[in-house]
Amino acid sequence: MTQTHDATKYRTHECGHVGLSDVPNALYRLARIDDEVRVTGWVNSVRDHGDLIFVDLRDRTGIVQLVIDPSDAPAAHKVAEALRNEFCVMARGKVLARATELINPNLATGAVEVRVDELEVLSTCEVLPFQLDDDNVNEEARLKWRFLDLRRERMFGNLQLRSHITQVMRRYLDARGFLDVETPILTKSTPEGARDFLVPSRRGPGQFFALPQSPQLFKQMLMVAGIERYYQIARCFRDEDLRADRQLEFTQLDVEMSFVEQEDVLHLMEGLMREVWKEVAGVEFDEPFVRLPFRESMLRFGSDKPDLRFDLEIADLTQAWAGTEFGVARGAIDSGGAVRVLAAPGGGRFSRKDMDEHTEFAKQFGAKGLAWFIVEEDGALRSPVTKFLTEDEQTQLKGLSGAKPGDAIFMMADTDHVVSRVLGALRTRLIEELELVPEREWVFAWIVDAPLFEHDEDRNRLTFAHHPFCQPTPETLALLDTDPAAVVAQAYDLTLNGWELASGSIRVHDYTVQQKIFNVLGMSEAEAEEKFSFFLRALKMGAPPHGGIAPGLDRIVMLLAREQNIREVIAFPRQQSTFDPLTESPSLVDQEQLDELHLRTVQPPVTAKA
RNA sequence: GGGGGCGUAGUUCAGUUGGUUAGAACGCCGGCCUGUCACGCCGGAGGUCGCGGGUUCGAGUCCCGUCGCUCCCGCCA
Repeated sequence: MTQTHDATKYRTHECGHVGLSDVPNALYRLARIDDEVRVTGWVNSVRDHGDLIFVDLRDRTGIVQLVIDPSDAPAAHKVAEALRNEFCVMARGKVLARATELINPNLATGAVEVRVDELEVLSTCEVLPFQLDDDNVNEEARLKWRFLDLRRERMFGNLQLRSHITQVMRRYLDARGFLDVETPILTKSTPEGARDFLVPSRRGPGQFFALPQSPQLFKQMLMVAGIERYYQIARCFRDEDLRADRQLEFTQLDVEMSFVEQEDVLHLMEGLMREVWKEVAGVEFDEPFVRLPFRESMLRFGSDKPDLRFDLEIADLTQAWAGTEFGVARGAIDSGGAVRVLAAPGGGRFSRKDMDEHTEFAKQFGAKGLAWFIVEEDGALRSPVTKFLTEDEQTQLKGLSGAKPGDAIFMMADTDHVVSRVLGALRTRLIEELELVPEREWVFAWIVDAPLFEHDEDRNRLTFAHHPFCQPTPETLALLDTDPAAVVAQAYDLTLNGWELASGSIRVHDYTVQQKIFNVLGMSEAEAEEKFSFFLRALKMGAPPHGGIAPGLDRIVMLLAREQNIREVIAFPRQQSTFDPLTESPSLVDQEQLDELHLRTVQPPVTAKA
C-alpha cells in the first residue's frame, strides 16, 4: 500500500526504523547492519563524554542513537560538541550492531547505532521555553510555542490518528458513491442559532458576510441540485463561549442523502462508525447500537446523551407519591412537576460534607435543593427528611430506586426539566466520584424521536429543539396545526459514552410544511421568505426527500485518542478566552483597513492582551 | 454574565503561626570525563513572588481591587 521513497539529499532512511527488519508503513527502505545511511532530524538529547559523544536523533518515526568518535571523525566531533537540544541536524554514517550488553531495550532501534562520519547542523535552536519531555506544561506556553509542542510524540500521534480517521471516513463514503463537495465559508447570516461570525463587506458598505455555523442549507440545496449523496469534512464556526470540548471553529463530517428514510441514514452512519473503530482502534462491535427514544433517555438517565456504560438509572416516584404530604414533593406534584430519585451504589460512605457538596452541585444546574437518604444495614433510611415520609413512602423510595444497604439515594422534586437536568448531571458526577467501573469500553446509542419544538422559558414560546428543517414523523405531522409541542421530529443523535457524537435528521422537503414550522416559531410567511428566500425557493423546485447527519470530528478523535480536551487533537486551537497566543489573534487592525470596510469602532482601542 | 481551582526562577513545584539573604528538581552557562542512553561529577548565573493598593516595625504569606490561565453553569438551531 505504501510507496517506498528513494533517498533524498537529506536522508536515505528514517531514524525510528534504522536496523529494524519489519516496519509496516515505512516510507523509506529499511537500513540494515553495515549500511551507509543519511539520517536527519532533531537532537533529542546529547551525552558528551569529552571524547565520545552520543546523540539521540529524532524524527517523527522515532529515535536512533548516533555515536561520534573523535578518532574516526574529528570534524564531526567538533560539530557535535556544539549541538544543543532541538537543533535540526543531518548525519551520515554506518549502521553498527551494538554489543549485547550495550543494547537499549527502551528504544525500538536500541540494538543498533549510527557511527557518524559527517555531521551537519541544518538549523540551530534557541533555549527552549519548556522541555519537550515535560507533559505538564501550562496551556498558554504550549499554545504560544505550538510548533514545539507538536514535536512531541503524543501530539504527533494525535494528528496522525486524526488523519487516519478522516481517511477511513472518506474511503467509506467514496465507496458508497458520495461526492465530496465544498460549500462557501463566506455566506449569509441566519441569526436563529448560535451567534454568527461576521465579515464586513468592502464593496457593500454596512453589509456583512457570515461564516457558516454548519453547511446545513447548502447541503440541502445540493440535494435539490440532484447530487443525491454528498459529504464534506467541513469547518463550522460558532461565536459562543469555549469549553473543554468546544472551540470557535470545529470540524464535522457533513453528510446528506436523497431518497432515504431515517433508517437508511442510521444504517450508513452505524457502518461508518464501526469501520472507524475497527480500523483505528481494532475494536469490533457485535451488537447493533442501542436505540433510545429521547423522552425515555431524559427520564431514565436525565440526559439526551446518556453514558450507557453504566446502568445507574433514575426512578420516577411521581405516581407512587401522588398523595404524599412531604412538602417539596407535594409542591412539585401539585404544580405538574416530577419527583425522581437516583440510587448511588456505595454512596452510604458519603459524609454530611459530601452531601452538602452534592447539593451545591445540584444548585449549579438549577435545583433549589437536593434531598438525600442513606440506606442503613438494617434497611432504615437515614436522612434529615425521613421524618416527613410515611412507612409506605419509605418502602416505595427504596423499592423503586433499587437502593441496597450501604447505598445513598438522591431525590429531586421540581419541574420535569429541572429534575432531569439535575439528576442527569448528578449521575455523571457520581459515576466519577464512586469510581464505577464500566463493563464495556464503548457504548454507542441512538437517541431518536426527539420533539421538534421545545419551550423557551425566557421568551415563553416555542423554539426549535434541533433546527427548523427537521421533518415531523408521519404520525405527528398533522399536529403542527393543532398541538405543535407534541410534534415528534425524524431527528436522531448518535451518542457515545455520554458524548454527543453526531446529530442529524430527515429534512423537510415540502415548502408548505417548512412554512408551517417557521410559523410555529413565530415567523410570518413574509419574514421567512425574507430570511430564507434562497432556500425556500429551492424547496419549490422539485426538492427530493432527503436527510443526513453530521458527526463531530474533533470529539471522535478526542475520544479515540483518549484525550480529555479537544485542543489536544487540533493542531492550532485557541484558549478559552478565544485568544490565540501563537498568532496573537484577535488583534487590532490599521485604520486604513477599517476605512476600506466602512467600519468605525465605538470602544476606544484596547490591547487584546496585557 | 456567574461559580470553583490556579498564578513564586526558562519549566514543574515547595515555601511553617507574617520574621535573617525566597528554595529544590529539570533546563541554561563554564569546566572535567571513551560506552552513555533522563550519562555522570565540579562550579556558576538566573526572581518586580501576575499587577495595583492596604494592614503591619516587617507581607510570597493577611485584606481589598484588578488581570490572566483553566474547569464548570448560562450560552452552544
